[in-house]
Amino acid sequence: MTDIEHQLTILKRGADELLVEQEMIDKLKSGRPLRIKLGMDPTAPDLHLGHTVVINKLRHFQDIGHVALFLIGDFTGMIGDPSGRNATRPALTREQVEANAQTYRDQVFKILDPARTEIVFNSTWCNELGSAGMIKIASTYTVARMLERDDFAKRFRSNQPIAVHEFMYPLMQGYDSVALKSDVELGGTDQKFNLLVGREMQKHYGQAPQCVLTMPLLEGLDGVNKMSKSMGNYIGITEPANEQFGKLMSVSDTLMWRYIELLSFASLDVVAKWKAETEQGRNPRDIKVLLAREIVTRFHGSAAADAAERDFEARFRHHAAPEDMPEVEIRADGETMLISQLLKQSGLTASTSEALRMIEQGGVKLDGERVSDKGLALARGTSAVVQVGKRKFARVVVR
RNA sequence: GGAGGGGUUCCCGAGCGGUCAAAGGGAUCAGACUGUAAAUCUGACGGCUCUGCCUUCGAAGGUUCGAAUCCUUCCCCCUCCA
Repeated sequence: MTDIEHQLTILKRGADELLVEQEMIDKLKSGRPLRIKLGMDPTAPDLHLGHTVVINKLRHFQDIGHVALFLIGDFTGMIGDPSGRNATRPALTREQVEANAQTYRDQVFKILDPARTEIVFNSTWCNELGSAGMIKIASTYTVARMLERDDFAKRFRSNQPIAVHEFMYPLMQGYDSVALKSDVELGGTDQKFNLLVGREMQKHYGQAPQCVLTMPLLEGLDGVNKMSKSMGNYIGITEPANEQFGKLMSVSDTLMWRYIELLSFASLDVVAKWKAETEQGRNPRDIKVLLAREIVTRFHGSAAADAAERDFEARFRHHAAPEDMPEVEIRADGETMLISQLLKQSGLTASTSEALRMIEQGGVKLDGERVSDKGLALARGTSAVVQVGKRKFARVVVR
C-alpha cells in the first residue's frame, strides 16, 4: 500500500462522505502539511462524546502531519446555525459565547495535539468586513441555491419563517474557509450544505476549493437517537471517570462497535482482530472494557481509568458499594425516622411514594440488607449505607 | 376574513356525565436472568401524615348530588378555502 493510500484509509475511517476524493488525493500528493478546518459554534457549554467524533478525525489528520485549524465560531454563533432546525435559533449573547469558547479551548486539547493546532476565532475577520464586505459576500450566492437546502426548503414550503440573516450563516461559514485558506473542512453529516458553500466561496475568491469530509452523527446511549444533552443519552467529556466508565459499559454490543469505529484510536488491524475474537466466542464485555479504559484515559488519565475499572468490577461483579458516595445528614423530627422519609430527604428517591414503591419492589438496601418493611423506623444517630436500585448510593446519618 | 378539527398524566394516544388517578403503546424505574449488553419475564409508573386523603385531563368561570366528559368566555395549535 502506498503512503497516500494508507493516509486515505486512515482519514476515511468511520467517515460518511469525502468530497472530492480525487482532489484529496492530489492535495495529499503535494506533500505539504494540509490546513484542516473544523469549526464549532460555542453554543453548548460542555462537549460530549458526540462532539468528539469530528475532533477525533481532526486528530487523525494531525497524526499524519497536517495542521489543525480549530475555529471557534464566536461570530457565527451569534447568528445561530439553522442546520437541522425547523425554527430560528435564539442568538447567543456575547458573554455566553465567550464563556463557552473558553470551555471549548480547555476541552479540545484532551484530544488534539497542541503543537499542531491553531485556535482561531472567526470574529477576527468577520468584524473587519463591515457592511460593504457583508454585502459582497451575500452577492456570491443566490436565493434559489440557498433554498435547495433541505431545512430551508421545508420551512419555506410549510410557511415557517426564515429570517434573512439565517441565509448569512452558511455564507459566513464559507467565508471562514476563505479567510483560513483551508484545504479540508470537517463536519457532521448535517453540515454538508454549509461545507459545500465553503467550496463555492473559495472558488469565488480565487482559491482552490477545500475538500469536504463529513462524519456520521454518533448515536447516544439508547442506540437510537443522536447523542445530545437534551435527550439525556450522552457521555460528557468532563463527567467523572466512574460515570464515563459505567455509561460506556452499559452500551449495547452492537453499539459498541459503532463507538469503537468513531471514538477509539485503536488501529483498524486491532479492531479487526477484536471482531474476529468475538466471533470465536470471546466475551464482548472484555472489548467493551478496553474501549471504556481508552476513553476514560483520554479525558482523565490512566490512573483514573484504573480506578474506574476497579470500582466497576467491585460494584457490579462483586456487588460492593462504590468507593466514594455522597454523604448526607438528615435531621429527624422525633426520636426515629421512617425509612421512606429518609429516602426522600436524602434525595435517593424523588418522592415518598417512589420510596415506598422501591421498597415494595425490593430495590432498597440498608448496609447491603434488603429492606422489606415499609414502616421501618431508624433511631436517631443511625448511620448506614443506603442503596436504591443498582446505581444510587449514599451514606446517610440520622441526626 | 370564511369553514372545519384539536389541546388528556414524560411522549404518542383512548375516554366523551358516575365503576377515571384516567385504556393501550413508548420511554423510564425496580426485581429476576446476565456481561450494569441485548432479548425475555414480573411489577411499578401524580402527591401525601398511604386500607384513606389531596391535586390533575389548555385557562378561568358555570350547570349538576356528581364533570376529563355538558355550557360560557379566553388562550394556543392544525387542516381546507380566500
